[in-house]
Parts: sequence; C-alpha cells; structure tokens
Amino acid sequence: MTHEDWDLFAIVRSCKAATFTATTNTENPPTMTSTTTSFSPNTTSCLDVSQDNGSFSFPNLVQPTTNDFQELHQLLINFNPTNTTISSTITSAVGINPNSTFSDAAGFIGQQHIQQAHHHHLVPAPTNHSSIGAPSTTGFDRFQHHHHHYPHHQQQHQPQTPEQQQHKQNQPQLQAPQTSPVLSPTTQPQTPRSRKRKTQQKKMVCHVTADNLSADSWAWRKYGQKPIKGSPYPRNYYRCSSCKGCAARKQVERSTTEPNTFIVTYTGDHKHAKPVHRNSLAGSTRTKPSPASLPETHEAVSCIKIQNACSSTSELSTTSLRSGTPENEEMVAAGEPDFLEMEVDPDALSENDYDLLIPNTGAMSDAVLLGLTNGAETKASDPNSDSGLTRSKSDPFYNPV
DNA sequence: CGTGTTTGACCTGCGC
DNA sequence: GCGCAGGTCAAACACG
Repeated sequence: MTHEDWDLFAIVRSCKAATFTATTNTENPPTMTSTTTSFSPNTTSCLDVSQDNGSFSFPNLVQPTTNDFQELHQLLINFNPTNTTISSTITSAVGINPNSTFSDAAGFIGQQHIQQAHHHHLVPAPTNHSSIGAPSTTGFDRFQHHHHHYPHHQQQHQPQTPEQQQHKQNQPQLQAPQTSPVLSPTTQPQTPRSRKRKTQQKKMVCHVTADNLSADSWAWRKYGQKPIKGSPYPRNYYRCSSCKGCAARKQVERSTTEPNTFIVTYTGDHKHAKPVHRNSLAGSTRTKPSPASLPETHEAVSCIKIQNACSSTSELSTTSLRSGTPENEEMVAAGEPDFLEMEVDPDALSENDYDLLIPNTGAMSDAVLLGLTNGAETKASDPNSDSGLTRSKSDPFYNPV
C-alpha cells in the first residue's frame, strides 16, 4: 500500500489552500456566481456533531437579531459583497460549498446563525456519528447534521427531549458571552485537560477531499499526531495559531473507507476574527521540493474575505496580495479558475469592502502533499506504543519533510 | 528571532 | 484498579 505521510497535513495548517484550489477547479468547476462564498457539496461535507453548548460563534462578527434569517442574509451579503443574487438556499450563505472547500468551515461555518440556517435548509441525517465512514464522491449526501446537538436549532424549535432541554439550559443566551470553559480560555479553569469536556464539545466534522484539504483560511499549528486504532492513518491535531489562547482545534484524519477523503473535525471556537494575514511563514516551508517531486503544483492565491467592522483594512498588507508564488501568479494570470480568485483581485476590492483578507499563500508544495502518501502505516499498528505520534526517525517510513 | 513541525512523554476518560 | 486509547504538552529542531 502506499504509505501516506500524514505529515503532509501540515499543509492544512495555514492557508496553503493554494495547492488544491487549482485541482479542485479542475474537477469541480467553481460556480463563480452568486454563491461564490458557498461551499459546493462536491468535495466537502460537514457534519455538526455538537454535543454541547460550545459554539463556533464569532461574537464579534455575528449579532443575532430577532430575525435570524434576515440577519443571515445580511451576513451573506457582507460576506460576499459582489453577490448580485443571493442564493435562496441558506446552504450557500452558510458557506458550505465544497467547491470552495471547507475553507471557512473552520470558523465561518461554525457561526451560530449559520448553523441555524443550516438546519433550515438541510435535511438532517439520522443521528449517526459514524456517517464519516460512508463518504460519497459528491459529498453532498454527506452533508448531514446532528440536529439534536444543535443548541441554536432549539431556539426556533421547542426542545423535544430532555437532552435538548438541557442543552438549552446550558446555553441560555445565543449572544451571551461564551461562558463555556472550552470556549473561554481566559476564564477557563486551570484544569488543563478534561477529556470529558472535550467529548462534550461542539464539533464540526467535515469531509474534504485531499485537494481541498488545505482550503482552510485559518491559521493552524500542528501540535500532535496520533495513530488511531482501527485506522491505518494517524490523526493530526491542530490548534489555531492566529491568536494565543484561541480554543479552536482541528483534527485531520484520513477516511479509512475513502482514502482520498479526509475527515476534518473542528472543535472549540475561534475567539477572534480571521487573521488579516498569516503569521510568519517561517518554518512553514521546511520542504525543499524538487521539481521532480512536484508533478502537480497547483499553487494559487486564494483569499477569503469577510466583513469585519472592527479590523483594519490597512492590514490588508501587500504580504497578503503579493504572497503568491510564481506558480500562483502564473496560474491566475492564465485564468485558472480559482474558486476564490475573484476575491483576490485587489482592484475589485475597496478598502471598505472587506476587512479581512486571508491569503492562501501557498507555500505548500505538492512535495508535502505527496509526502502525505507515504507512511500511512504508523505506530497505530502498535497498540503498545504510547509514543503514538506517528513515526520516528528510526521508523522506516519516517519521511521528514 | 519568531513561527512552525516533529515526536516522546504525559495526562485523562473509559471500559473491563 | 488496570490497561487502553485518545488528546495534549513541550523540548528539540527547522526555516526564513
């Protein structure tokens, strides 16, 4: 078997979304229409397995009103000012469009309003946390929700079960400051790790193709990797690196049933807006890909902009816009349809149009991606090993990138 | 120097 | 109580 090197998932971390976008476009022509901001279901599906009141909300971004739908609509407009026609399906507003991959699923998707709207337009799949095991090629059928875990959903629907009622109790106010220990690192007790809490956290599970794996505009820093029993592939752990203390977590693992599909699980909540630009890329390009190892370098500049009244547009640094590699520039110049390309056009963006621009400065190379195809066999097969974290230098599959 | 990855060790919850 | 499995920490190291 091919040994998938999960270190490759390092790519997931930062907006190295560039790499896959081109590929994605090839396979799934982006619908650069009014639903540009949406995630096409072709490559990504998201499954909310929230089990708690934890929320992915971004209080600074979302201001609930009595008319959530209207608010959501406005949110969508803000999110993509270029839209001339807003899709009637909240799905697009929600930003669950796998074509654009799950780039915003890491945060945007978690917004309470989003989720709420989500429920209104998506048929909740039967509660089945193992749904990840049956991914489809379209991904749309995997677009499922565990609505019984949606605390916000209950705000429009009377709680049906004691469990739901309890959830509601746990979250008395939609707009209330995040009081969950998980979501409020600043107020979180010093009890550092509580697995129980972890399991009770709200989760957002997304299925993404390898192509879209890096389509995450949030900045993630890998902090661990563990082999998962029953799976030949290890699980990678990422935390938000945009803001210290951010409780957002991300887990990436390859689907055992569909090796080309990755299961990305988001937990916790970003307590900040998306970074204007990524932190230093130092260390992010450890790999020195040789041309031969890069048969398919689809790096491209893809940016995601969102409205944020509190951030500075001046931060839309040249770094953000000039971060494209020659490959990107070439691709963009050639009209390679990047699903977010239109949002990258600096001329098309007035300073008032957006406050956040997250460049997918694709430093990620396919060498890294390819590396992911090496060494899927990890210590996962060694239940006695507690070291867990994939291979070591002594491991025959060790493939430092 | 700042940021990111790697990875062995440690911690925690859970099932038996 | 014990062992397992998953999640996290943190030192070492790499990179720009």
